[in-house]
Amino acid sequence: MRYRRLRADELPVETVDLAQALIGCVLVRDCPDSRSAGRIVETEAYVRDDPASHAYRGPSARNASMFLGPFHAYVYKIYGTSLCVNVTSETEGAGAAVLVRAIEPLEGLQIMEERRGTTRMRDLARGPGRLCQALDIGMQLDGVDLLRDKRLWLAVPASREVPVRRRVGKSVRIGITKAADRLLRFYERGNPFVSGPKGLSP
DNA sequence: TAGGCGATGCTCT
DNA sequence: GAGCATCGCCTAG
Repeated sequence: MRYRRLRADELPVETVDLAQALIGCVLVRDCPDSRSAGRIVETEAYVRDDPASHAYRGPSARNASMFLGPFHAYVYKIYGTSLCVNVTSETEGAGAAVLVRAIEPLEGLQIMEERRGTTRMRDLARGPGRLCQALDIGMQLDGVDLLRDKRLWLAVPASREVPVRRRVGKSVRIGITKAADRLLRFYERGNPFVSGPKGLSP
């Protein structure tokens, strides 16, 4: 399958708009010998002045890349074992980002199965930690420009001019305790590759 | 199949 | 020393 890089003028910089616009876009991971890619089906917005956001208390060694300009990767380790990947938003210094929570595998299924240690399609990249493992996203990709980098980049299928807007549902965010009532999670309705409890993704 | 819970190690107080 | 933007295993039904 062929993909076309997204351009900055095709994506909104405002965090909530970006979280919704990324649904249906493709995340491509190129390694020397392989390509793996999937459609983004679930995101969460971490906005400015958001108590649940890693940027809430200001810049630190861990969250530094969250303060880069828009469309950079913020990769961090959580619970000691899992990695998560975000797309930064707003402007340089704002400290806002969109967490990519799940993708629908499109290409490189075999290498994703090897990285994940399962052949169960639905479990390959459902959840932020799983998708990082499936795409071999590590800390070396923290801070890369997702519109220009050769290893990890945002795309649309080459046959399409503009990302197709899918039916996007919204809910509270998963796994947080602060600002837990805000409807800042977005997902493609009815898609089986969306993570989280069923009640949150009707 | 759905829900509960322990592992796990880093970050920040 | 507490608190995680999670995962996979185990159990119950």
